[in-house]
Amino acid sequence: MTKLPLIDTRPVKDKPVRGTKARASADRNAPPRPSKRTVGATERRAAIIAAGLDEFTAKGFAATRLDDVAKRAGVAKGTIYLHFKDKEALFQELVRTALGPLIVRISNPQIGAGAGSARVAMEALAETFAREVIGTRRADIIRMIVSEGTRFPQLAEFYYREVIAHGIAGMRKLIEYGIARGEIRNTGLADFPQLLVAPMMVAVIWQGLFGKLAPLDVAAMLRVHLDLIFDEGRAT
Amino acid sequence: MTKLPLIDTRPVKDKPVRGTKARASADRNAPPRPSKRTVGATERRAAIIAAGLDEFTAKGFAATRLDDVAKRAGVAKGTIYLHFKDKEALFQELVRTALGPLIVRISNPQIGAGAGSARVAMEALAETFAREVIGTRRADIIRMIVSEGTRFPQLAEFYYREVIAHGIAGMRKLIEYGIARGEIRNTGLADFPQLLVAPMMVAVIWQGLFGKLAPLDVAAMLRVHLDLIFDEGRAT
Amino acid sequence: MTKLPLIDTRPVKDKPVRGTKARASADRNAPPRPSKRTVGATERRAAIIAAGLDEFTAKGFAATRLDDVAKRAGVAKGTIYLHFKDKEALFQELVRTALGPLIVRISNPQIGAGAGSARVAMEALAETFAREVIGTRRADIIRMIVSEGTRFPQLAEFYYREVIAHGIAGMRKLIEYGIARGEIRNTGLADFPQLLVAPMMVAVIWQGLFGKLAPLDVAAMLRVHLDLIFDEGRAT
Amino acid sequence: MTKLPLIDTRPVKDKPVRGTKARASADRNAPPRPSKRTVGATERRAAIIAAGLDEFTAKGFAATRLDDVAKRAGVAKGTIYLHFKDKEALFQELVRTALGPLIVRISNPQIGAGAGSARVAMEALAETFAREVIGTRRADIIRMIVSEGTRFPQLAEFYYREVIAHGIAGMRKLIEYGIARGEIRNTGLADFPQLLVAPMMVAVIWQGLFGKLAPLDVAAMLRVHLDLIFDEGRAT
DNA sequence: TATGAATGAGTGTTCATTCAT
DNA sequence: TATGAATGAACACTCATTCAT
Repeated sequence: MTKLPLIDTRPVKDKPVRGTKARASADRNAPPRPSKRTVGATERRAAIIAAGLDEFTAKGFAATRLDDVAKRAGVAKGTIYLHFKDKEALFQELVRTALGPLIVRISNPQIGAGAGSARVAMEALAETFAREVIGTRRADIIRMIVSEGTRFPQLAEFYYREVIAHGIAGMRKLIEYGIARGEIRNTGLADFPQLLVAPMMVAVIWQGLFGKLAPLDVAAMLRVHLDLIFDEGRAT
Repeated sequence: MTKLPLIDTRPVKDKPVRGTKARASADRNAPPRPSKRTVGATERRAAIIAAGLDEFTAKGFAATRLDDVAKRAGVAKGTIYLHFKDKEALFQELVRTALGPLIVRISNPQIGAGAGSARVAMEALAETFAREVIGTRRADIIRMIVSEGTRFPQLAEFYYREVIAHGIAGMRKLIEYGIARGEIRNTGLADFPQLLVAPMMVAVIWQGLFGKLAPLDVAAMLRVHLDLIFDEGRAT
Repeated sequence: MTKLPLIDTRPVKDKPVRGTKARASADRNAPPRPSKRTVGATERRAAIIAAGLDEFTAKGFAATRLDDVAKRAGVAKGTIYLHFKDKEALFQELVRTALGPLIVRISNPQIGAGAGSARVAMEALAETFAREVIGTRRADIIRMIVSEGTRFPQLAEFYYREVIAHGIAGMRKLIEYGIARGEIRNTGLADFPQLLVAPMMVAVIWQGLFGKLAPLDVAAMLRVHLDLIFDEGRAT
Repeated sequence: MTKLPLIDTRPVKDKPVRGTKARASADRNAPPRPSKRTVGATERRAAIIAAGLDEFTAKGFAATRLDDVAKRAGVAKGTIYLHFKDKEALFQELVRTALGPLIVRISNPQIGAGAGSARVAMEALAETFAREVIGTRRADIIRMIVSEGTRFPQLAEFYYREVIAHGIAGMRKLIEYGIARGEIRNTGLADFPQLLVAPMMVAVIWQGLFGKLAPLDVAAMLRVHLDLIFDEGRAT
C-alpha cells in the first residue's frame, strides 16, 4: 500500500534570485557594461524584487532607500519605476511574490487518503519548517510582515486571506484528523489551530531578535511541543 | 499560614498619566494636550515619552515624526532635544521606560513557599495577560519591540536581558514547580519555557494584524493551551 | 482691368494633415493615431511636429513631456531623436513650420495697383483674422510665442524677422494707402502699424485667458476699431 | 473750483522688494551669517516672494527651481515651505501679492465730479502706464500672467475678477464720460473698453519680445492711439 | 530607420537637528 | 529651560536622452 504523506514535505522551491545579489553596489569602475539588454525584463524585475526583499527585511519599509535597492539589483534607480508604480507598490508586490510559493504549498495540505498518523504528519511539518524557514530568507519575510503589517492593513489582509486562512484551515484539518484517530485527546485544540503554529512563530521571532544572544534549538522545541499535543509526556 | 500567590496577579501598574487611553492609533487630530506651561521639567519629559510611545507604536521608528511627538506632548520640537540626544535616544529610553513596570513585575515571580497548584498560578498568569496586555498599550509595546528589534540590536539585547531572561527564568521555575508537584508530566517542557509564552506572543501579534478581520478569543485559547500542558484533555 | 484685392482673403491654408482639429486641449486620452507603420519618414516627422504643436501649445515648453508627444504622434520616443537633435530643436523647428503658412501669406500682402478702398481691405483682413485665427490652432501658436518668446530670444528674433517685420511693413503700406486715398486722416498711424494689430493680439490673448469667463465678440470689436481708424463714429 | 483728476495718476507704490535681490546667489563663502533671526518672518516671506517673482517671470513656472528662488532670497530651501505649501502656492500667492497694489488702484478709478476732459484723463493714464509699467517689474508680471494663465485657469480667473473686470469697468466709465462730454463720437467704443487697453498690452508684449530688436516709443504710440479715439487726426 | 527599455541627473518635498531669542 | 523658525541633507520620483536590438 502506497503511503501518501499527510503533508508535502518536499523542500519549498523559491526563486534562486539571491545569486543576482552578487551584482550589488555596482562599482562605478566596472568594465564597459555587461551588455544590459542581455538580461531580459523578467530577470531585471526579479533582481529588483530580490534586492528589495533584502533591503526591506533588513531595514524595514520606511528606512529602505530605493537607491540602495537599485544598486543592489544592479540597476538604475529609474528602472525600478519601469516595473513598479512606487516604493509601496514594490513592497507589496515583493511580499506577494515571496508569499507565492508558500501559498501554493499551504493551499494543498495533501492530507491523503490512506495516510499515516497525525503525529508523523505534524513531525514532518515541524521538520520542514525548522529546515526550510528558520535561518532562511523566509523567516525574514515572516518577520517583515509582522513588523510592517500594522502600517499596511491592506497587506495584512492579503496575508491573512492568502496564507493564514489557508494555513489555519489546514492545521484544523490535521488536528481533526488526529482527534478522529484518537491520537489527540484535547478536542478544544481544533478551535485554536493557532496553538499549533504558535511555537513556530515564536521560533522565528526569537531567532530574529535573540538568536545571537541565546540560540534556540528549534527542532527540539517543536518536538516537545508535539509531545504536549499528543499527550506523550515521556520522562525525557 | 499566609497563602502567597505563586504569581502576582494584581493589575500591572503603568504610568497612570495617560491612563489606559492607550490604543495608540495616533490620531492626528487628538487635542494638543490641555495643560502646558503649568508642568515642570519632569512632567514634560514624561509627556514626551508618553507621546513618543503613542507615535512610535503606531507608525514605527522611521515613520514617526518628532513634530508629531512634540505636538502630542504639548511641547515645542526643540524641547525634545533638551531631554534626549536625538530621535534614537528618545526611542530607546522610551522603550526602557515602558518596559520598566513589566520588568519589575516579572523579576519578582513571587512563587511562594506553600503556594497552590502550578495550574492555578498559570491560569492566573494567563488571565492577567489576557486582561492587562491584550488590547492595551502594552501589547503595542511588545509588537513594537518585535518590529524594531532587528533594527536595534542594542534594544533587543536590553529587552532580552531585562525582560525575557527573567521571564524565561520565572517560567522555568513555574514549570519545574509543576513537574515537582506531579501536575506536569512532560519534563522536557522545562527546557523550553518559550512554549509557555508562545501562545501569548501569537495572541498579541494576531490581534495586532488580524484582530479586525478575525478576532481571537485569547482567554479561551490560553485555557486550551494550559489543558495541553496539564494533560487535561477535557472533551470541552 | 483685373481687380486685385488689396489683401488675400482666401482662407489661410494650414497643414491639412490635422485639419482644423486644432483646439489643442491636449487631452491625454486621445486615440494614439491609427495609421502607424504605413507612413514613411516624412509623414512621421510631420506627425511628430503636429503632436508637438498640440502638446507645446497646451502645456508650454518646459511642462511638455516628449513621452506624450511620441504617444500622440504614434511613434516611439527614440524616433523623435532621429528627426530632431533635442527637445528644444523640436520646439523651434515646430514653431518655424507652424509659422510657415502665416509667413507666406503676410509676405505677399497683394496690395494691388487699382485696388479698392483701404477700409474694405482692412475689413477683409479683420474678418479673415476673426475666422481663421480666433478659436483655431493658429491662436494657440501665437499665444505660445508670446508665452515662450522671452525664454527663447532666438525664437523671438526669428518670429520678428519672418512674421512681424513683414506684417508691420504690410500694415504700414496699407495705412499709407489709406492715407493717400484720404480714407485715414491720422497720418501718425503710419508710424505705429502695431495699433492696427493690437486689437487682434488682445483678442487672441483674451479668448485664451478669459474666453470661458467672458467671451468676446471679436468681429464686432474689430469693426469698432476700424471705425475709429476710419473716423466713422456711427452711433451704433 | 477744485479740479479732481479723472484718474489717479500718482505713481503706483509697490513693495520696494527689488533691493533684496542684491543678496542673490548667496555665495557659499560669505561671512558667518547676517544674523538670520534678525530679519522678521514677514521680511523673509517678502524676500521669497520677491525672489520668486524674479525667477518665475524670467523662466516661467515649470522651469523655475525652488533652489534658485531660495538662493536668491538668501534663504534655505526648506524655509520656503514654512511660508508656502508648495511651488504652486508660492506662485499663486506671489501673483496675488504683486497684483495687490494694482487692484487697489484700479478699483478706485477716481473719476471725480467736476473733473476735466476725458482726453486729459486718458492721457494721464497712458503716461502713468508708460512710466510705471513699461520697463518695470510690473510688465514682467503682466507678461507672466499671459504666459502661465492658460496653465492656471484658477489664476486667470482670479486675475480676471480682481483686475480685468475692474479695469474694464473703469475704462467703460471713462469712455462713457467722454461720450457724454462729446469728446468721443464713436459710441460703440463703450462696448469694447478692451480697445482702450489693447495698445498697452501690445506695448508690454512687444517690449518683452522684440524690445531689443526694435524698441517701441510706447508713449508716442499711445498718443496716436488717443488721437484716433478722440478723432483728432492732426496731420502730424 | 525605428524601437522602447534603461539611464541618471535633476527637482520638489520632508524632517531631524540647530540655535537665536 | 523652552521655543519654533531656519536649516540643509536626504530621498522619492520624473523625464530628456541614449543605445542595444
